Amino acid sequence: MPGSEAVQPLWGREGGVAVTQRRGYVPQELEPKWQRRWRERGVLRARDDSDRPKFYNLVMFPYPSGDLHMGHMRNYVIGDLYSRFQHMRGMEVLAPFGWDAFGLPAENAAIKAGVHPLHWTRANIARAKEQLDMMGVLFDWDREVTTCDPSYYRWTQWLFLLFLERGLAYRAMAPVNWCPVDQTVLANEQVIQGRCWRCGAPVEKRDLEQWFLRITAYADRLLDDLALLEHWPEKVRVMQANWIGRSRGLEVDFPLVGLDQSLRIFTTRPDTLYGVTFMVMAPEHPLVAAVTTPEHRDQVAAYVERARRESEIERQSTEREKTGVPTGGLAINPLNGERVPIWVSDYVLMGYGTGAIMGVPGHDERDFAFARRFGLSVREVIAPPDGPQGELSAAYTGPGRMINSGPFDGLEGQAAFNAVADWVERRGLGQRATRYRLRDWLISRQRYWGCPIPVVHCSGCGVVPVPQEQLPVLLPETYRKLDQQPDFYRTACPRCGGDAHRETDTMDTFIDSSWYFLRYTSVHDQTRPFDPALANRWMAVDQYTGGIEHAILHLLYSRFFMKVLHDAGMVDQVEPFTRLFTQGMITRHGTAMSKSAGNGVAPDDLVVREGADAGRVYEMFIGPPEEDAEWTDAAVAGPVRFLQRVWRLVAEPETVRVSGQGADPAVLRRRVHQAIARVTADYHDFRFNTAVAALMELSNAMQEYLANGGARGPEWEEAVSAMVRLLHPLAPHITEELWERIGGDGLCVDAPWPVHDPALAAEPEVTLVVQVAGRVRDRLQVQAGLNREQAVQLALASPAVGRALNGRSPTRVVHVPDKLINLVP
RNA sequence: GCGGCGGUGGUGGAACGGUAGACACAAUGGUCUCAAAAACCAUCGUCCUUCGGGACGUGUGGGUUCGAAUCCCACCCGCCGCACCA
Repeated sequence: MPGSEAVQPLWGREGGVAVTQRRGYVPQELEPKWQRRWRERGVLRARDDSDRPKFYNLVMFPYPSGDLHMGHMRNYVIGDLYSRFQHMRGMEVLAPFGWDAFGLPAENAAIKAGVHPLHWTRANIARAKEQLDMMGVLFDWDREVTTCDPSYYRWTQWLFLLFLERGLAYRAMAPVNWCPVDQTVLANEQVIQGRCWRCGAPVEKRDLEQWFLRITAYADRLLDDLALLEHWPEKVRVMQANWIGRSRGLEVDFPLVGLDQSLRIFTTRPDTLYGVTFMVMAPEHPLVAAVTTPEHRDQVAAYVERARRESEIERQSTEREKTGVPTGGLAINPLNGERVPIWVSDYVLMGYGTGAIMGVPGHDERDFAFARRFGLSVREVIAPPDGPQGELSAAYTGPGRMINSGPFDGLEGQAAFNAVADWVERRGLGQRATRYRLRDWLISRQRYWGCPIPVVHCSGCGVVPVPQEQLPVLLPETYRKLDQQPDFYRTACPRCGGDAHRETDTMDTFIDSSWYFLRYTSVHDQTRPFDPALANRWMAVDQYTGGIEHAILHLLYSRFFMKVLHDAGMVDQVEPFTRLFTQGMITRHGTAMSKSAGNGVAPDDLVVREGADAGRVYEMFIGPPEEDAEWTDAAVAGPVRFLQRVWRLVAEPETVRVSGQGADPAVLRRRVHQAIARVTADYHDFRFNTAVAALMELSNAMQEYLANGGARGPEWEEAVSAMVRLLHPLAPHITEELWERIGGDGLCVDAPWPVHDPALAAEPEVTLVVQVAGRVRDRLQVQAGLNREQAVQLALASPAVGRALNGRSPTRVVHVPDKLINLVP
């Protein structure tokens, strides 16, 4: 980024922003200067051997997709602000950065523009770094991580082998999600409403042999440990809990009439077992053909075939009417011996439970709809609190007492569940079971630009892991699908030495990002993924900041990895991120800033026009950081004026025209200490918008002080010093320059954080609000600390109160000391 | 459908159950200037006013309270997540 030569004097209005000649404060000149100094002095390079308490401040690393805009920048400005704040507060801050550099956009760009994914990625990284620099965002670049670099993905492969060794990685044939546009399979988490999360194409089902990670083995811990994450947004915890979707229930075998087999079902409502009037199997259920009687064979075969062909979107729609066909087969309810018909319907999913259900139309909405559609009978077996309804016009799914249930009549709730479950278990008809919505993580990707899965297929030895000393399995330089590159896949079996075939799938890129925060702690270690001692020194991440879009995917996978690595003895902690903050999107003209929408604000333009500091302050002032916010070009003027004013107050106080009198140094001092308290608390709690407001108020108070003839004595010096340091995390460049000019020690970023004195911040006088019957009638300036009687006396003396009381006397008095007095007649 | 979050001036937004609209943007008037910009000062929810002030006002309707933007109930609207998971 060029310095002053890029700056044209801008006059009048440009893009709706008032840009004017600049006198003393020329951000375009001083910003590059301080960026250089920070770099030279190694500011915010984390020391492993520091005595200061550690603070691991992490922002989610990005996919390097091209130019950054101010929407992306919000995340990095928040991160940088927090790093500087914690550093000034005396913490040893670890603030690393890197690039989630494998992935499909690089390949798409390669196809479209004919550039190799690696070159495209490298160019984007260089560009993004430049943009981060120009915004004054500091990271510990000595610890930079790039996931497509062999020095990184070597350890991704190593970790895959660890999972394999621990029985947590396996290969299986399964109906998987296939995206026809991206030409690859997808994990469950990457299918949003039946469509590919990346390109939006409807996902198809295919039977393929693929690699999975056994995340379901950790389902209970991933769910239960959410309770440890008290500093995570409730919303994210709820989303994860729902995603894991633990259900405790009962499996029951229903013997099949005429066959020597049973149909196993899973239910969370054993107390409704007497209400079963039919059974339903998923079309893919292996026993469908066996239960189907000859006269139903054609109809069932046709239905199964049609279900196979339908897309996930069609099948999963709740809107459409239920479909299904009878099989002619019968099952026996083991509780009451009744014979019930077996149907096939696609509302039952093969992938959940046992792929078959018992139909209880009286107490399940879906079963009710199905029964209505096909004229199946409905039976009431759960009575609501106010008694049985007799005829059910809808499924009753609420709590209640068992009825029409033989020996179980009268039981309810957990007792009913247990009685039926015990009965079933004692007779060997089934057992209690826990089921999850969460599925194992499908990680194979049929793409070039990813981390190769380090295994070899040998006709004699089967699947053989690549020995650790042969890692990394390097991605070939030629950009072409790996299964079309014989030089890559032809290899020798590491075990028997015979001809073998390398795995040609690459890993889901979410694997790369599931452990990068550990690599940062010892990025130069050539012997292992990370040094356990250093990981234990820095982990867990104290503050993690990023977008809500990762509420499930990245944050769930990372938690899973952390637990596996903990079990492997590589790290002490069980959760990676202590405190999570999810920032909102920046919109402009009503939609998210993006390249495709063409509404992004480039940091480059902002830096040239207003300076990085004004852009940072505006972006923090725009609204609460956790909420979406609309970028208004004209509104940047506020922060621009604010910084100009701070400059003038600190560097050119003599230019402030005196137009009044009566400046009180004690009042100034009070404002300063109030500001220190507010800004410190606001930064700490991520209330950056009100922190900016508090600093603006302080600048207004300082302006007023000088305009009223205030002396530039010790109180003024204190105000200036506090202002500069409090403002530093928001506007680092201008404050470094001002810090130097006022003769501050060293760099401003290294200066100690100001401490407020509550005694000095206390107001000696307060406004006492006087109400009559809850309505404000007067406001009195009174000395602080008045007692109830004094307050009543003063209130009664007010003429406005006299009018409002109109001769009546108060029967009740509410007194909030130093705030309010309410007289109720 | 279920779950979560939100609805405050022309705009972005403040407000431990206690002065609604902090702080800004925009707008209007003024000081300065040959003029303009910048800077600074003032006004800035709606209606009424004898200019003292008064009434109304935080999506809608109720309720709790001396007092509600804030707590409770019902509803409307918007956004996000899940979506036949038995």
